[in-house]
Amino acid sequence: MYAMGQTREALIEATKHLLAEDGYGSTSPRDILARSGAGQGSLYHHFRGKSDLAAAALHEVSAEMRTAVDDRLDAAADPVVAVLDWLQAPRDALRGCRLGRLAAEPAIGEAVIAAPIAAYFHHVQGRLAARLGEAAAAGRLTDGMDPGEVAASLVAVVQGGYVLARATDDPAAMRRAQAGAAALLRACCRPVEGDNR
Amino acid sequence: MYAMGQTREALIEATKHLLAEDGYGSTSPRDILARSGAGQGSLYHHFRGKSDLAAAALHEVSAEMRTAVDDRLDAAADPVVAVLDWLQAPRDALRGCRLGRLAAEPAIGEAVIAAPIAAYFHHVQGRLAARLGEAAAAGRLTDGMDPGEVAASLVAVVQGGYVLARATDDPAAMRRAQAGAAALLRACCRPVEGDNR
DNA sequence: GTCTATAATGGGATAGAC
DNA sequence: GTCTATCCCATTATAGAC
Repeated sequence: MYAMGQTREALIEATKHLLAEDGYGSTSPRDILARSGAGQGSLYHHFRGKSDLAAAALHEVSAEMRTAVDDRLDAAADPVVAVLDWLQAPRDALRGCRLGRLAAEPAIGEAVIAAPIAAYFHHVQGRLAARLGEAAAAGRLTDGMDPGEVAASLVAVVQGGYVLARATDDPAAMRRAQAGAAALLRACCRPVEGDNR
Repeated sequence: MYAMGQTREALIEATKHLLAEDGYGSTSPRDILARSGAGQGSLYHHFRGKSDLAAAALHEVSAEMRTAVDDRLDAAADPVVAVLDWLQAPRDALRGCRLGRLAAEPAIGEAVIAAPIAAYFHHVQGRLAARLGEAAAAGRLTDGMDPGEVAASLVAVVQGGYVLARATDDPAAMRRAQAGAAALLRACCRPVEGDNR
């Protein structure tokens, strides 16, 4: 039959949406089956259980988000512009980060769940550090600034922005955190593109 | 009413510890009763239910953490030193913030749970903004920098540091985020004589 | 491969004796 | 106020027909 893998894909797709909306602990096999339209046995035919299915879904989400980061960070030739662009991108603050929100859950202790999430954070920190390194090499960064540490702080600002927005039920909290970090970063970067010898 | 509070206090104390360790969704009334040593009916005698008890526990945690913030931010006369001191305080990164970690849970939608958490974040942002405002008034902050936005970004760095540390199972992720933010902040503040924090 | 039926466990709350 | 006993329901997973 041509429709091979149809049910499996439907299960993964439903899981991706439910994990984004409710997190891991609050997403039950029943919810997944209802949303995907699959029958009871199908989940356990295609996957070992809930965590195995969630791992498959998170693997896809992680890949999507790494691609999105690459697209944004490669869009501008100027590294400082690219980093500021990534930092200030609009984000659905009240929904939370599809991967980062799982860090608070006990399920992060399961290696199969943690792996795709950690892969994303390592990737985004590495890519930011690389572009900040370009800026540093061009003498555009204040002396003594470590690109890896600055990258970590910027990723943290975004993840913390989600936390603040959800905790105070206010999407503007994310925008304030982004704006503050952008101002700090601008203050320690030379603003002009080009040769600074 | 005399002799009041022994069992009630034990229930709240047990709940504070369990919320810090496991979050809200994974803390069950059974766990609370086992840890507190109270019998089954006591929880529902003293509280309306799980969320009511959790609210009481979070109210206490929020007050404790606001006091801790005040102590740190008032310790140094110099506002920039005080803010850097707060930012770089050692934190138990893998355990997560006792309040911030709940922001990712569905329970944050319940007003009684969200209120003490939001109160903490509003407090710490307000106190940081006040001290950064002192620095700005003294001409110690780069022009055009908004104290409220910088405060939001610093709180976000800490919350995001917890997320990164847990997601990558690496406490050093928190320290890198803190160090990066401290470097950014120092770069936009006029140097403090005799102090290298 | 997919379905219906159902088991086993634990979460959250209540009843009522003492 | 505190205890024991119990209820109802959701979660996660399995069994076995088709």
